[in-house]
Amino acid sequence: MVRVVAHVDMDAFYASVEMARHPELREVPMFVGGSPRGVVLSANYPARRFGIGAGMPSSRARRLCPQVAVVHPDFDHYSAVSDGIREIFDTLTDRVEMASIDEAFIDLTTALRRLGGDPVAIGEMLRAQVMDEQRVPCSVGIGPSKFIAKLASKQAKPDGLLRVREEEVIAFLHPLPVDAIWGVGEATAGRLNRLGLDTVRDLANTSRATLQRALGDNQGALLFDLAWGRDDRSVLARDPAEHSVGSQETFGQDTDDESVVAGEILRMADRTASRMRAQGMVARTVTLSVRFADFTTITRTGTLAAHTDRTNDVYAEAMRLFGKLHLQRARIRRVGVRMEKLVPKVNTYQQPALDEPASGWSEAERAIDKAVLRFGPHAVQRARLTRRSDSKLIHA
DNA sequence: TCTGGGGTCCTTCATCCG
DNA sequence: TCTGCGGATGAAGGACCC
Repeated sequence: MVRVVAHVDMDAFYASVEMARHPELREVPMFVGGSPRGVVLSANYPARRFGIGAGMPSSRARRLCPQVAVVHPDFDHYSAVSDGIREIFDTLTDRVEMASIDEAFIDLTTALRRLGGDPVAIGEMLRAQVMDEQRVPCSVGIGPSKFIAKLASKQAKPDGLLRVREEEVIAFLHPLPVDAIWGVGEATAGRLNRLGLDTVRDLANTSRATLQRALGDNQGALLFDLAWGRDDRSVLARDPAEHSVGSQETFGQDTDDESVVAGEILRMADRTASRMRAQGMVARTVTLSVRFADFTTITRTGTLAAHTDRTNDVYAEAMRLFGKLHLQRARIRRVGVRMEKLVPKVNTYQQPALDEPASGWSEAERAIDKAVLRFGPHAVQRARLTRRSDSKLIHA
């Protein structure tokens, strides 16, 4: 039986949300982002006419259009708007998978059987409802699989709808460049191009074995199937649980000062641990990442004896990993701390450490979390971090 | 031109163990 | 005791996505 899958993709989501609440930004070039060493997160269409696009360094965007309005991101608000959009989809069917904050797959197969009607009419209805209730434009792609629906929504942009029927898939797919395929980025496209494979048709006419030799068993086989429009991944009604949580931040200026780096690692460890506490998760695997001034990045991973959600444990392990690098005044651009393989705290036994009282830091950290939730991020801070509010950091 | 921050998944390599 | 093998696991890094 042929499935009918819709992919709904918000157009310039962050910028659209900002224009919805600040209508005066509609007619002027604007982008969301703007930290000095950051990049453009989302640009409205007037800004795009100046060549400004997502991923571009903010500094370059300002040079292209000096009068551009810059809005700092408000992720809590974007998340709330995304929840509102999801509620619209949920009224239609329970087969809704939010793929990210601004896009969703909806399996329309059963809804169509129940309600009758035409997929295109349902797609247009969804677009109208999203615009009506959240004042954000979106594009909809409809196809027999997630893969085709996603490609169709991309072609429908901005503010449009495209349906690709089962019998149209090959004609739709084969002229596209290889990097149109989800999962083929710059590196893989480069490798394929060097093999003389430029379009999806080229991929389809290459043997599965050849692609597997070039890209590895999994990716090679997947690309071969996708090139023939074969994709049976189902729309997952349940959002997948997070496997890791982390935080990273770029210094306002590169630094070789170890005390500055240590302070930043503490801030990242604290942010990461407090997010784990908020989610009721713990983990044992700590990953430290360090990006140097020349943009090379290294990561080091360590495993703790027991699961934890405590800032001190995360920080201590991250600093142990940093010490193992034996850096000698290397100029550092960014540091990050990540905790991997999260598990619910209720599923783990918390071994009390021998060298510390039964209560103390954990209680203190929970109290800090509560104060921060109520009074904001600067309500309570570790003494070590309050001493260095010298705006060394972009977001400090 | 000068490159963020949040993630996931995959491959490769090293190590351990039976 | 030594060696080889294969599976499991962990670490590191690359690629990708939004």
